[in-house]
Amino acid sequence: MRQCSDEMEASAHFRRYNARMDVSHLLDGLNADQREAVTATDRHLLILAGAGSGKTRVLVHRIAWLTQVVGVPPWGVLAVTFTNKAAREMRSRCDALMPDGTRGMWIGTFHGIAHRLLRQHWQEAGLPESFQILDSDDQLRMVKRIIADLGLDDRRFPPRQAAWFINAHKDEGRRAASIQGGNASTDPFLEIYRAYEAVCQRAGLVDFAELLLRSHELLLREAGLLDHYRRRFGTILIDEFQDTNALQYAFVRVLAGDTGSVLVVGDDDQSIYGWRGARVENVQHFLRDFPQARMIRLERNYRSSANILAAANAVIANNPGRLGKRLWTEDADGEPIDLFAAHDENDEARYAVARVREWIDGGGRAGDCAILYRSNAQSRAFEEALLQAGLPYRVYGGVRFFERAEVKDALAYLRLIANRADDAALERAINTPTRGIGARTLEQVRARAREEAVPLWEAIAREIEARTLASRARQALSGFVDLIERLDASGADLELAPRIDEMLAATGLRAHYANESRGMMDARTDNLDELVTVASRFSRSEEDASMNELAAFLGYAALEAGEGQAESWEDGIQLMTLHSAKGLEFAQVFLGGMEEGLFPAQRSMEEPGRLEEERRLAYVGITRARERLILSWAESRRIHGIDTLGAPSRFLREVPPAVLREVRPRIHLLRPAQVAGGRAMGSSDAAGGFRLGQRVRHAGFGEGTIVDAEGSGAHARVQVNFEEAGAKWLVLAFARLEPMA
DNA sequence: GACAGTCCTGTTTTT
DNA sequence: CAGGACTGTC
Repeated sequence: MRQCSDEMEASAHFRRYNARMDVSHLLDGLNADQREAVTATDRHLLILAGAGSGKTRVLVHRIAWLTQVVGVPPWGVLAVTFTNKAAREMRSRCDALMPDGTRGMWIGTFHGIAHRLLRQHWQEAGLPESFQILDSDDQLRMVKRIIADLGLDDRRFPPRQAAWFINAHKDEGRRAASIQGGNASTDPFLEIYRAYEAVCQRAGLVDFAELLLRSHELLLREAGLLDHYRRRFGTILIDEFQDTNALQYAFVRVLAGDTGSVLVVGDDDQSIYGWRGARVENVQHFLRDFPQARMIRLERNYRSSANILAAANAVIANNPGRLGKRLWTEDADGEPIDLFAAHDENDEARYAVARVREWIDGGGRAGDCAILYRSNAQSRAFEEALLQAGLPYRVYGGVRFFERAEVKDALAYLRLIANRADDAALERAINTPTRGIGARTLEQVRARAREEAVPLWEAIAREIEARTLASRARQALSGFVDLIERLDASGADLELAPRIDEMLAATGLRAHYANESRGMMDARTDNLDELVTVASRFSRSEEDASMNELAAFLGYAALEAGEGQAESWEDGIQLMTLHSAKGLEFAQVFLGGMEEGLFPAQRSMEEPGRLEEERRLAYVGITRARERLILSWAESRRIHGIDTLGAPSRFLREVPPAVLREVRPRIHLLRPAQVAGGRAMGSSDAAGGFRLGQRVRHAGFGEGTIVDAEGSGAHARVQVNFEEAGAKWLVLAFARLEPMA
């Protein structure tokens, strides 16, 4: 790296020369705005890229332009994405476009890059060389353990909330020590945070947020390192910038310093991760914090029909404080957007299936159809209907490969082999399969670990030494210790795959799961076998070559939860949540469950700012569709086992009637736009004490449920769906409605 | 220590 | 409804 600058200069000359001959292909097929973004000479750029506007294309071409024309060396480029999938795609598209390839370029997720920094500078970062990554599941167990150890009531201080507290603070860059105490309701959480930090440090464990927090601190603390990386990464590019949290933003600012050049690509209208710490404001702050940053809008959409874009534009226009952007296309209007009012979720699912059928009968591919929903629980009705219809489908989301219990059990042994201090792994492995080490024995070990502030592994050794335990327990513990030591020694010369294979046999894990399934074909033993296969295919990327193979594999398993494995999909209808649909597109999109309380979600209506995020989610959903979009809501739906009446989502009313076709109208959904003044009431801001979904009694019409509302004050009206009399609009001031329990 | 039965509580997800 | 946590029995 010492000769960096010489090489830089030489390659710059070479490339400039080269550029004159052959750069035209870098701009081929780009529109004026895209070209502008690719070739801009401004130091900092904010590309406001609407859905379907070709942002990845711009990003990749920009990288190629910089390296091939401007003369930026590949190793001077740092490109950051949010998901592994996006990182892979970016790398492969860069490789395809650039003859010299991407050697030396860092392309990865924030977490992947932070991980790499920490592996390379573990000493300066204050970590053991063998530090391991704690996934959210491990983290939760750990927090649970700590709450118990601290003697706190886990009903008053739920582990999930504690974990959330810790992560939220880390995402904002705050350590337990830097948080102001003195608040009776949060002090216990602070105490948990503090204890958690101590335990993690002792065990050499780093959670996801910690990867970033520590790398950030590392750069701030080690001036030499920071200087080195600033010199190296003169060009930083960040995708999905609207999803960055405070810490990630700080990280970028530090790394860029006063000399780096930063390009961010994002869409404030597609920010849907505020609930986990993402800050849309970063987009605005970027313009403020990076001097003379220039904003370029990509508004031309290459994906959807004009009608679909009209719907998307109209819905998102209801959000205040946007940077502003209006998608347009030269394509035809296309079909109208269909709106279906279902009786219940099964009716909705049957209709979705009918539309998929129709698509396939018309010569379309099942894989071009997606069914999207707000929450995972909604997938069931669709799955049942698809199953019944005999149509192939695939559900995204759910437990991924490296998160499966049996796989995590196996990984726990590997982690322990790599790092004896890994308490989280030890807790998991020690009695799976059961080997006579029960709760009492374990509690004693934990107590010693706590008192003497040592990892559990060390506490076990001392406990055996002290001879305070029953001999049976002592024997069991020694057996476990020997097992791990033996595996470590015997595996040292083995390749990764046979090593794991041996471990599965020696620990009894494979037998345990095989036995459990009683000879029946079992996915769990298959997964254990699959783990061996994955390991045999695993090869360290060139940057990780210096790393211990086992450590590299464990890092891979923690950061890459394993969606990549299951990519062996046939042609099938794609079922997924709106969140996981971001970044994808489909010819036909069915968006179900558009009811108040479900979408927008109940809890989102109670917190300020969240409703806007739900609307962005609707925007994301709508803009996934290329040709055909079907929206639907159900009058009644089983939620948590009970039938619940629903009202059509407010987002449906925001779609311009001109592009909408009601394929099965129910009660007046579409009303003239003059409702503008009268907001539909949320659940909390009840007009006159009435809420959507509430049961009421009317002297003349009998009993019913409030399904809609508009206006306020003396003009407030509600729509009630009466059992006998059907749907009626009533003016609250006159109707004398009686609320029911 | 293992298992069966009961209670309880429910967004969204990547790393 | 359904998965997880918890309790009680062998």
